[in-house]
Amino acid sequence: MLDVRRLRLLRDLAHLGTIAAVAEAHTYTASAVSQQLAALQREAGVRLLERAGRRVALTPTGAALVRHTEVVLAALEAAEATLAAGRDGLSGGVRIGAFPSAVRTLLPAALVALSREHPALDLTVTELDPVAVPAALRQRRLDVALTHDYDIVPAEPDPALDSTPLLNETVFLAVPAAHDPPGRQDERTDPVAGARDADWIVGTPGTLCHAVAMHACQAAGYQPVVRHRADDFTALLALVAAGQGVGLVPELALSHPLPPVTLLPLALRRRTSVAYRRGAADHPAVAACVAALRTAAASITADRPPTDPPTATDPPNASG
Amino acid sequence: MLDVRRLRLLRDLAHLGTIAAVAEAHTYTASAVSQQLAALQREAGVRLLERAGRRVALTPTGAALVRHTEVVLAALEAAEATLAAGRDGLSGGVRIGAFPSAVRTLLPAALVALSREHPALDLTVTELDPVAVPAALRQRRLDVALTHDYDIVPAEPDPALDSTPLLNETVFLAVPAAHDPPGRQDERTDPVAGARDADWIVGTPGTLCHAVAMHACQAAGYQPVVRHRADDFTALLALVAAGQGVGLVPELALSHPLPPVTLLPLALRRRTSVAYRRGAADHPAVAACVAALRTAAASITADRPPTDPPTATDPPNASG
DNA sequence: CGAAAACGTAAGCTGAGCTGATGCTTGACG
DNA sequence: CGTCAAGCATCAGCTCAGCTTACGTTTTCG
Repeated sequence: MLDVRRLRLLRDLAHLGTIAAVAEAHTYTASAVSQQLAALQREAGVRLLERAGRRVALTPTGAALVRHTEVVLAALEAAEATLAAGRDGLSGGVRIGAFPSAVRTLLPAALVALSREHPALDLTVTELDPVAVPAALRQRRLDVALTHDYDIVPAEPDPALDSTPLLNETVFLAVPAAHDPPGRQDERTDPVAGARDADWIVGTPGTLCHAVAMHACQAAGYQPVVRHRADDFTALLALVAAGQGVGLVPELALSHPLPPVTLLPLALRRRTSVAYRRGAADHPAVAACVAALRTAAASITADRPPTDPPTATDPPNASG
Repeated sequence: MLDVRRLRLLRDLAHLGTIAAVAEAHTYTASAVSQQLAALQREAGVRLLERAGRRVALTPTGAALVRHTEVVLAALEAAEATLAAGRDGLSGGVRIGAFPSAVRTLLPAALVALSREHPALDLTVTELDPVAVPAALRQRRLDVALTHDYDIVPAEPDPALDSTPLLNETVFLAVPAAHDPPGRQDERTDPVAGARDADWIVGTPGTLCHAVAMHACQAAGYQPVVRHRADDFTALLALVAAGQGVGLVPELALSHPLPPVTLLPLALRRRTSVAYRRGAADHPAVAACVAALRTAAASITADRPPTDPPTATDPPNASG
């Protein structure tokens, strides 16, 4: 019978790439991980790892073993979910991760509803970028995470994770209000293409916001001139209003006293969803979080009827 | 993270009923099992067991946990199957269980083919009754097992096991050849009903053969008079030929120099199949065994064309 | 070409988990 | 209704799996 603890190390190695990183994630020493993986390999009777430079890579058999491990771990997660359901009330800690704009918009209402209906729940919110969500969930540093992806930067399906969709928003190109749409104004089909010569305000490298801005420009056939870096959309809007450049803003991030900017709707859409470990969907605490977030998302979309579906000819909240 | 070793103990407790039996199956002391289950319960935070008399019973939550455990174990089995597939050649030990008549009929050809094609395989055959097959597979005392069930005694689906069908045979009521069908001869619809007043030759209690004979008579509305007990069908046929009574005989068990008996085909059918642990279907050794048994079964049915489908008016091999 | 990163091996220590002993409760049986 | 065996839980004690620490080797990068 294979040892699940060792399989978990192998699974994490597949994602983290080095034994040292696996050790850090498990608060072990690298030596311990190396020994355990060696034991797993010995027990398996097949080569699972091989050195690749100064790191180790999985053999095809090792990768296949990881795929099976995902199933095992999902089943164990589901087992723990039923245990949690067997316990009397909804209690214990739930670590929620969310991207910054969700912490401001979606999350507060959901948190209020959750702590009202389940006062025994210990909710802990951590702000983190969507790119960090999968690893955080897998390494059990989070239980539930708000995340999103874009058409042009789709999240690759992760066998270890599951999710339910929450929102599907329009993304706008924010440009200074005083000006007309920058660049060639006849390019109405794609405002991003028209912003070829504009200065850009994007997120810091490594975040999803940064990646999507880069991809959008790349799809329009150019490399953007990055003038400013701002991860906070309110800050970004303020910079745009100050004439410092243009940037991408999702609908949810539009602050209510909107600075004087013009919002050009793009074909690009942002899909927000709640993610959790596969098998945890039946965990009562996770289910409660998902339900609360769904109602919060529903009330948000109800508050802003004209924005969904987007009316390209009449951008909402656009002020002159 | 739940400990799979402990979950396995709980799963086995669900089937074996007592901690002592689980301990014996794992070659532990009862104390060790008790401690591990207590630890599992502590870790789970829910009552999983409760004393019922001088034994322990699972709570509903405990039973739910067992169901999840089956999934976990099946995934681990599948993982080991891919490891075995990753190893160079087909090698290692394969413990095959089979009911007695299969050992004589189906198995030899399959064994010959297997050891010819995969000489590195260490085949070990154990004779055992189908009722013992599920426990033997679960407790890993066997890897593959030939088993069967009947329409009137269907094998309940076991979440821990999987199987592929091999044969579907007619069951006959064997009666002495000299006599006409015993009892009221007008009851052509059901020979078993006509054998109400006959002496019966059945298997020893606890075997599936015994159970199916009892069920068949019960379905015909009576309790059979059991004169002799014989598990071996050749012995049973000899007894019938000697006029000692009647008995049920499946098609596969008909010895080739058939004693002078009359065989009355019944509506009852016996379904033979190969069983293995769920998840092990992709294990190369298991797959090879299944394939060999399938071809053996196919050649047997090809050898006896008139018997499948059965011709009720002209019982095969019936001699006067 | 030194230095850091990454992995593996050897030695030593600690706790999880086993055995064995003991006591309690339950059910069967005369 | 007393006796006995079956079955489970708890306690004490011991052993080894598995961790850390230390060190050596290989690779990559500045």
